[in-house]
Amino acid sequence: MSERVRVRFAPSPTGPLHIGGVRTALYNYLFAKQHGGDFVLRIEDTDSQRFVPGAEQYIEETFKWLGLEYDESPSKGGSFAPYRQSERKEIYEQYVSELLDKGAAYIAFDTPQELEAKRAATNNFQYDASTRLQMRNSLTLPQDEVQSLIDGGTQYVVRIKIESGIDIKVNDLIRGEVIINSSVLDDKVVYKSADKLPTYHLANVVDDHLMKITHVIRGEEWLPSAPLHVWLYRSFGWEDTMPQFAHLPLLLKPEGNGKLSKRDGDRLGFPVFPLQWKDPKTDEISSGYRESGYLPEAVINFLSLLGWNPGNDREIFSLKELIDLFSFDRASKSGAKFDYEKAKWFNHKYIQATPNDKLAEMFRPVLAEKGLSAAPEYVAKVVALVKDRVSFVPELWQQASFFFVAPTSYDEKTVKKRWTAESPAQMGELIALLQGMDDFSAENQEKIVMKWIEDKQYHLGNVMNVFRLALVGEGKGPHIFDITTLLGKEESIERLKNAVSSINI
RNA sequence: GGCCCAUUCGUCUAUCGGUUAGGACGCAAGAUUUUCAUUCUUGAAAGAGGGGUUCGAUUCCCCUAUGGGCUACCA
Repeated sequence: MSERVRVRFAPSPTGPLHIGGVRTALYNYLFAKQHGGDFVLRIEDTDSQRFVPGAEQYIEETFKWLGLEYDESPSKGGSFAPYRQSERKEIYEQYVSELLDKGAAYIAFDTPQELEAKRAATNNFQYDASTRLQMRNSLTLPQDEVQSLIDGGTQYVVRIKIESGIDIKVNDLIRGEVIINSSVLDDKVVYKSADKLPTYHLANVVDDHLMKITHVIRGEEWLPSAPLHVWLYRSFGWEDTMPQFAHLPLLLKPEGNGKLSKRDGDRLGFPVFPLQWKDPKTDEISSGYRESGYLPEAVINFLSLLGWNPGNDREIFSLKELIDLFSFDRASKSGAKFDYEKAKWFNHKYIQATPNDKLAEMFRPVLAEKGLSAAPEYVAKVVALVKDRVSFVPELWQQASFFFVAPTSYDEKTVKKRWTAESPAQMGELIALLQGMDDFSAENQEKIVMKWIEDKQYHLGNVMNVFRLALVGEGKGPHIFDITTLLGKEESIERLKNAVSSINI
């Protein structure tokens, strides 16, 4: 096997990309890059009814954010262009004719209403070898009548003609050999009258063949139609160059049953979309991983482990490492429930590993939103002090706001717990102590303040917590002298004075 | 209903016939700390049920149950 590996991700632009789709794309990417192959984006817009404007741009933006670059795509082009199925109409028409000429497909005139009535009347009605001769199609109607119907503008579809009683083998890289008897398959529509476009099945097979796709890596929901696809390859005589299949297990809801869906995210309070999405019809906004403060590397890392594992206890991997390690041998067969807590943990890990200056850069827009700005060096120092307490960039604000804005109120519980009758006097002494310091380094402050507390026999915890209350406004935060050092002497003293004058008990 | 796929701690998973069934998230307890976190240590927590095959099954086979997917002129 020396042919070049080529894979494709083929979403349909019917809305925002689902996080499960992102994982499918990721596995495609990993596999392609591991083999030095091509990663192709193809837009499957053969359903004109469900087309949603903006969805295609959303898809491209998602992969740009994640850093998963396509070798060929609608925007980038490539030697197999066009990559939008709606622009490949003529190609499909040609192959539909081929199927018809070969007798591998036939024209059917049954209207959707007729079929619906048939399904309602007969339980388990299926358009197949056992029923097709009772229907209105080119198999049952005289040839001249078929022709006059077509000439007269009667709407028709093209159906694939599946012979019954043949075992169809689908060789799956994850599940092994799946055998299905053709008798359970129906004569699927391959060409629709409604929009004069092929269905997914036909377009998919034709494009994969024409684009020299070697591996079809997609979600498990496609497994039942894989035999149909094999049948189509066979009908075209392409079976010897048919791609290999790998059907990925589905991503399930974190609780209860079913496949993870759009609704779950908003209900359970986490994103199911990579990027924020605004529905063009309803203006409804769905949250995205990017806007929630996720780092693309973290998203890639946790998605990679939902359905695959390296075979050891390691969990943190760079994209480069994933490319080296990925293998279908280690892909799991069963669906994975989506664990949002674990996703958060991954992001936490990645935040910790991000250099302070880079994190500061990401935090500055959050500050700007509050109408604040600060020197990058200052923000980097602040970030260094609080980053181990957050899982997301926007959370940095909750942990570090007091570095940018002096407290205007004081947490009631902490006041009650820590502020005593002696506090104003003690803080007064502390102010004088700080004022007298020439060396305002954290080390020096600590040395002097500790000595003062010891000399006066004050209660360490109490004094320090009142100090903290004055600086932060509540009973939490990093090491006191790291705060004062960053805030500076003037500001620290100012905050102490403010606290003394505004806290009354 | 029919067809297909799956089934190890609450969740993600390791184990490719012999293990005290391992790790991670989450949870609980403890340690560290002037606070809150972080961090560290420890703990609780699993082979769906029933038949086989085998000296021996979580592991291989069958049945049942359960979960999931598909069953459109949607992808």
